[in-house]
Amino acid sequence: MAHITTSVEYGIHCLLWLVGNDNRPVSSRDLAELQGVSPSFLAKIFPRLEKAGIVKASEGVRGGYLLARPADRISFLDVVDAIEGEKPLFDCQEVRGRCAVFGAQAPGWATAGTCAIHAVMLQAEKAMRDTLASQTLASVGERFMRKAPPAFADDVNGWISDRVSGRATRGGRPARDVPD
Amino acid sequence: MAHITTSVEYGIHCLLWLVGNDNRPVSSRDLAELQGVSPSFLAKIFPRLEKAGIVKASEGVRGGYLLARPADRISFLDVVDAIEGEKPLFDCQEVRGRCAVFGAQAPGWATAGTCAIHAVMLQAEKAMRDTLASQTLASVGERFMRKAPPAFADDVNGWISDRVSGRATRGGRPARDVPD
DNA sequence: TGAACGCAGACTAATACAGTCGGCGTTTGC
DNA sequence: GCAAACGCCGACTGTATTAGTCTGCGTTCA
Ligand code: FES
Ligand code: FES
Repeated sequence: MAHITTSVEYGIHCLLWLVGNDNRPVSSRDLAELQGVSPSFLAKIFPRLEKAGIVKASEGVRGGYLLARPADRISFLDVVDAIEGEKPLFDCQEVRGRCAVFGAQAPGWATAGTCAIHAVMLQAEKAMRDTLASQTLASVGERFMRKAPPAFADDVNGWISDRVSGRATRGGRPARDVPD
Repeated sequence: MAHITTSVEYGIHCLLWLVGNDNRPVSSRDLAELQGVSPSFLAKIFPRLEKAGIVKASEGVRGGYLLARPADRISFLDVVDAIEGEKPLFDCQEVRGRCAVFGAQAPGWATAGTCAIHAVMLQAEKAMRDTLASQTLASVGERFMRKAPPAFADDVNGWISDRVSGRATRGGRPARDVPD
């Protein structure tokens, strides 16, 4: 896990909108437009969340994504690992074994176990991962919504419903540009 | 601070050899050969440590580097920041302000303060930095040497002394290959 | 004076990240 | 049955970063 990427920011922001949405799948395109980010890019992120068992996908028209488990059992660490893959914070090149006083072959004691320096990095990585694991979509979502006026969540839900029904029930409202 | 790089591994490994070396500057070239890494590359790392006040440089022939302060007051965090510059673990793109229900201008409450998601990332970064700050060259160097046989530190010091005097007092012993 | 130093900057190759595009299989509404 | 709205996959582009090299300059010391 090196450098938490923009994909994670997009992903978590999307997932927060899915909290509490148990029976209406939302498409990645709608989530993208809701947040003003690239639909193509978001479309690359969600399959990873699906493979990790964080969201469930339903295919076909009016398909989309739902959370696969309750929001209080989805941690930030789950999402980060799902999107970025488990890349280490630090990858050791084993320089300790190349010390010139060893000659060609380093003695066993020099390369046994984990290098003391590497150990510190692993400890730092663990501290970071523990922090991420301690935060769930539910807890952060609650904190996220506390700043917004009470009507905001309804506004967003309404926007999503408009989006879906606007396309599927009437053929109109192309929602792209090209108004004429 | 994103992804702790190879430069940091090289840098800290070098600095550990400087612990306890108070009056004999060691050149970056010697440190490079001692550890079997690229001299040119190491030569790019040390000026950063010097600018950060971690090592002191002495120029001219038989010059080199010394620790600028006691090893128990040089933390891993100091070294990482000196070498990599303070790059954030996560850089927020402020997607929260682009929500479609806001229209063109996001309301003040939406962009005030730190995004709840961003806050978690900052917290995780702080946990990592705190861990790095808690470890010093002295503590890790001690742990590092505990694995080695007692004669090892002397062997290394001898190797360095040979390196210096071999070049400067006699012109011989090129220490490269080309033995004949 | 020249070799051994530190220091700065230009340069390269490889990799990763953000973002796009086109094609394919599935489902639904008409 | 067809087309549109979905998810999913792989190939592709441009830019930034990383590891590593090379050249040149100023300083010190034998
Ligand atoms: S050998 Fe990789 S950190 Fe020490
Ligand atoms: S806007 Fe960047 S993390 Fe929420």
